[in-house]
Amino acid sequence: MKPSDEFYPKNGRVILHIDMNAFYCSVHEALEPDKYSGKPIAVAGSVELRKGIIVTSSYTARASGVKTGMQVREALKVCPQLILIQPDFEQYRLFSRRFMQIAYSYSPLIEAMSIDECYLDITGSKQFGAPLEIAQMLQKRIMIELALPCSIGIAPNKLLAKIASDMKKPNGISILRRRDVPHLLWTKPCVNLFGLGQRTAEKLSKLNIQTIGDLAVAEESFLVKHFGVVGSWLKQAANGIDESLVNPLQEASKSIGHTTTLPQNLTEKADVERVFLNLADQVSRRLRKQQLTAGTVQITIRNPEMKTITRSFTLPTPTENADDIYHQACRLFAEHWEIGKPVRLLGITLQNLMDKANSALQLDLFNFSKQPKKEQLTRTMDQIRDKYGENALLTAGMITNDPSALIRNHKARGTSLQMDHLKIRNFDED
DNA sequence: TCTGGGGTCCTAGGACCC
DNA sequence: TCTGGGGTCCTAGGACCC
Repeated sequence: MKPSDEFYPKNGRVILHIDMNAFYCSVHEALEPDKYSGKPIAVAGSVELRKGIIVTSSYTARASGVKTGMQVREALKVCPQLILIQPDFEQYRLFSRRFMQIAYSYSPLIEAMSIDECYLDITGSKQFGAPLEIAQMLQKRIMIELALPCSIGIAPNKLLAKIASDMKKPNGISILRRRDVPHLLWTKPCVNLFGLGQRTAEKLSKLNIQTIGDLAVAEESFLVKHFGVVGSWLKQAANGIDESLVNPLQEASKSIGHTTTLPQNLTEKADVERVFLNLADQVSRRLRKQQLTAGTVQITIRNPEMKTITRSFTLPTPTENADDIYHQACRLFAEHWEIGKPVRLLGITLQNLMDKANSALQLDLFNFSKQPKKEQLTRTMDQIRDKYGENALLTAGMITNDPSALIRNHKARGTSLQMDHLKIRNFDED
């Protein structure tokens, strides 16, 4: 028996939750330390005032009162020296894969939760040391190899690990046991429980349940009566119980979408269609990078009053083609939006995604005469853009000042990672 | 001064088929 | 003429998360 064995439970599991701190900002600091390190920086939806919302900010900026969700204008008021940065999702996805690859070297039971966090089941990782030692090694390696800070939670299940990683930021490591739940969690308001949002918290409040402790001792039948199956989950969660397993099977993305808030409200059909052309181009390119086809095209329209609707159409045969997507988007818009009604935001989301190999047969059957040539052209164009950047080739309609065109302004970077064992399909770097 | 952009999961009604 | 229940797909919206 190794000395570290005593730190592992005889029954049950040991779960880590790794949470990257101020991830987007940290990536920019890692890429350009001279420019950004230690400075008050923030990634904003856009530096334009209209879209200006703080997506995330560095800890230096937070110390001055900058908060996520704040308007850029307001943020500049509390922190005039704030440096604003446009988001670069390509880089974020790349760094995401890198830190998960480091985590993977300690256990194959890894589940990517989002771009900046993952769960790691280390129940079977005794050979690397005690859980706390593994967490320390991970944190150190991610800092040395990627220059990124992270917080790690150690717990017997995913729910508690997630809560634990949030307890000490940045660069903290926290252990949360079931027996710590009453004194650490029960005094907090319900909305602090992961998975329980504002709406549910309001409903609970009306039922006289204010804290996680109230929820923990509430009658299950009472909760089920008001919340259905969610009711049982709520009580369990409040008691720190979570049986869900770390699921390393990486499923393909279920949807790929882009939305953009326009610099001004649009009323002209031609303007709207130009935005759709750019969005269709972006979204279809990501689709092809992941070797997928889309069965459903959905558009999102938001009016100036912030009321948002979605309209979708399922295609007779799946597509990977920007043209098809563009035409469906325009058609849906024409069918469901009155001409002249102002539009604040537009989006295209592809759903019903399928492996290209699986849908190839269908495509061939329906389009055998026309398809190959078109596909060849698209493939050639994709290759040129992989090599020379997104702007190397644009069709005439895309040359515009629309912000949707700005989405594409990041040059393709020639980095490829060896991720033979860890296939995180959500991230489409290669 | 209003309120970004990327997602997932769930629900619910209607169409359609058996 | 009226009758049933089950299953799946499509569509739209909403809650929630980062």
